[in-house]
Amino acid sequence: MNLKEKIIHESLKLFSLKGFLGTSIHDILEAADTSKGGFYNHFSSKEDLFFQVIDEARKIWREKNLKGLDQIEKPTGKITQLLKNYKNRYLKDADNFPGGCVFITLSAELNHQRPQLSTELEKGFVGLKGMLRRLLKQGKESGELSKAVSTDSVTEILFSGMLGASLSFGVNKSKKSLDKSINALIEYLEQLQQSDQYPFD
Amino acid sequence: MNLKEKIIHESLKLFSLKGFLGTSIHDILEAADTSKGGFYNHFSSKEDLFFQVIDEARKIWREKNLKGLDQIEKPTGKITQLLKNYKNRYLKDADNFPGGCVFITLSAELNHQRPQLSTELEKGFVGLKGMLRRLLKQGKESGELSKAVSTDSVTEILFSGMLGASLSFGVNKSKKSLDKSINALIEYLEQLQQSDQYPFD
DNA sequence: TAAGCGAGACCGACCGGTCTGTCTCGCCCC
DNA sequence: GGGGCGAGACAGACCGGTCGGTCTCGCTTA
Repeated sequence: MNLKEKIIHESLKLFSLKGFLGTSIHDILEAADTSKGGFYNHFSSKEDLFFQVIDEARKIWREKNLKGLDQIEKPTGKITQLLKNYKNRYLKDADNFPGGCVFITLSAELNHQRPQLSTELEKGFVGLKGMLRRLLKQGKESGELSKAVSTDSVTEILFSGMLGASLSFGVNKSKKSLDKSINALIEYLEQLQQSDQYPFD
Repeated sequence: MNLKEKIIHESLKLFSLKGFLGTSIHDILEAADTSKGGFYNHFSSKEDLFFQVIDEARKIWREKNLKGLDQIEKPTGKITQLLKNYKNRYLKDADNFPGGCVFITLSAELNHQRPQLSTELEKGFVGLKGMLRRLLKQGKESGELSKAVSTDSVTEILFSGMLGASLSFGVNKSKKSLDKSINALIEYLEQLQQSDQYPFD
């Protein structure tokens, strides 16, 4: 791993722990064992680094969360697998994200401080929500889910459940509690498949 | 409102927008229209201010979220009312929290940077989760909820759903989306009351 | 006149960013 | 093949600005 990759990797960890503004260039130099010269030789500014770190974080997110999904046929099965990946392979991935989901940390920090950076982060959330909604819609079309199930409502429960579980995990650091949160969402999704009398609309 | 109260009130707004570390003393002085002398005459440090701001935020949280709950008998009714209050009276309360729930903003920011401050924040989350669990337990005892319903699972869904909805609201600023999130939780809770065949355990 | 509140100059530490200097290569010409 | 040169990588002193916090002093009010 060359210096540039090392800086991005170490920054990713630091950002997940302390946020963007909370991480100083000095912190990064120390973690990557380099100097100002080494840093600014590869990045034009701290913001430049931000965007490259986010790119890398997205790659890791997909790698961790989407693993095995293409081998599953049923849309609801894909969602269940996504939730399991999210819990076991992503949130517990202390190597890359010792401070939990970096998108959530950064989003909470930058929302009202750096609109431009925040906008970049929002894209990912929109994407995740869209994926959930799409899969649920497919689940309805294929008959796994009752037509009476409200795609929007379930999307919201799953999406905010995922965000909340990560946030909650960051606060209490309890893997048991994280397991319970995500398992509850999986059970909730299973309920929707077994029963037809849900009056959601 | 005297200067001290004004500083606390303005800090509360700023903290909800930009976090604790992201808000400078200068920002606070400007918002409260005072000077260093005026500030340090009432607070011994920025951390001292933090604890007093959190105290005030807790008062407002209770005032907004618990309103009317003591006039409701059914435990599940209390939870529904809490969710409605949370959505309409608390999260949309831009006067006090223009940046959304201040506890979530601060918690995400301070988790891995100021453990002492973070611990103070965690108390509130533990309290909310405990309240939800207690009400669900009472709901089971009074027969509103089936004994087959898992208190822990439902607690997790409601709790992380509340956190996630707030976080999501912070990101997309959409009241419609917020309404959907919380309404989905309310509907979910209603389902648990109407049906007995939930195999949660 | 005494007390306390608030204004703002000031302090050292630290911020992101610049700039110069050094060291190590690969390449070219003799 | 050996000597010289230039480009790129990295080190770290340094810059102006901002941070949280201190201190002095004048004004207000009783």
